[in-house]
Amino acid sequence: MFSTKGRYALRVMIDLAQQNPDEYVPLKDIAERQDISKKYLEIIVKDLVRGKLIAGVSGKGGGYKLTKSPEEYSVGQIIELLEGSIAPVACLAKDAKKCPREEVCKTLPMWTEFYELEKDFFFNKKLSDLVNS
Amino acid sequence: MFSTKGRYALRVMIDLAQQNPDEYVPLKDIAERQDISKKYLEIIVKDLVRGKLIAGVSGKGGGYKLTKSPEEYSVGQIIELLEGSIAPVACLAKDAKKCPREEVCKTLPMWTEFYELEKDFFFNKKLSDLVNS
DNA sequence: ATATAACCTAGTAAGTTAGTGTGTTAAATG
DNA sequence: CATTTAACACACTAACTTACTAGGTTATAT
Repeated sequence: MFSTKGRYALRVMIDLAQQNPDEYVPLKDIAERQDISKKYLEIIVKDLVRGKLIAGVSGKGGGYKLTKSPEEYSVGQIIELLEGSIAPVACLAKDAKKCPREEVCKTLPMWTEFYELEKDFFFNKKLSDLVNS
Repeated sequence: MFSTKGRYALRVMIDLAQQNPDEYVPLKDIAERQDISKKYLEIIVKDLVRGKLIAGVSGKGGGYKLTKSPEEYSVGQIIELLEGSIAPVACLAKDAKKCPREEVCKTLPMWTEFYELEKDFFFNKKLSDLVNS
C-alpha cells in the first residue's frame, strides 16, 4: 500500500501543475490548498527537489515550481522517488539481495508479471492526465 | 509491498497443493520444505484455518490439508485474507472511513483504476496456476 | 501412557510511518 | 541596511507494523 509520502508528493505535483508555470509557488500555499501539514510537506518537497522534479528558490517571492511541463512527468517516477520502489515484493526491488530460492520459487513469475503490469500502468500515466480530470 | 504473511501463506498453500490431497500434512514438514520458521507459520496457518481455506486436525497423523481443489482458490483471496486488503491506497480499503476529499480528489480515479487491474490480476490467478509451473 | 501435532496467549526487537520542533540560510522589499 | 518571507537543515518522537520467539495446553492415534 502506498504511503502518504508518495500520495502527497503526487498532490504537490498536481497542485504545482495547476498554478502559473512561470511563478514560484510558496509551500505554505500548497499546504493550505491541499490541507496537509507544511512541515511534513517540507520533507516530501526536499525529495522532489533532490530528484530534480521541481526547483525551489528561497526568500520573498520564492517557492517551488515544476522543472518540466506536466506531460513530461510520469506518476511512476514521482511515486518511485518518494516510496523507493513500487515493486510488489522485496525480492524484485532494485536494491534487493539475490534470493536463494529464486530458481525454485513458484511465485516469482507471478510477482514479476504483476510488477510489469504495475510499471506499465504507472509509468505511462502522466501528471497531465491527472490535472485534466 | 506485500509482506511475508501473504507471501508465506501462498507458499504454504502451494506446498499443500503439491502433497497428497487426502493426507494431513504436519506443519513441521511444510516449515522444513519451505525453510520458514514453524512458529511463525503457526500464526499464518491459523488465519488460513479461520478463513476455511485449509483444515487442521490435532494429534498423531494430524496436520493440515486443503478444503478444496487448487483450481478453486484464487491468489487474491489467499493474500487478502492474510494482508487484510490489497488496495493500493488506504481510502480504497473496505474498512476505510470516508475521505472528505473524495469528490475533489484528482488521484482517486487513478487509484481506483489500478485497484481494478490488481483485483482482476490476483483474483483470476488460481492456486493451480502456480503449482503447475 | 506416550508421542505427536494442532492450537492458544503473550511478548519483543527492529523498523517504518507520519509527523513535530527549532533553528539557519537566502532573497526581495522598504 | 533592516525586515520580511520562504527555503533548507537537522534532530526528535509517538504510534504502529513486521517478523518473529517463548511457553504453554488440548486433541488424537498407537
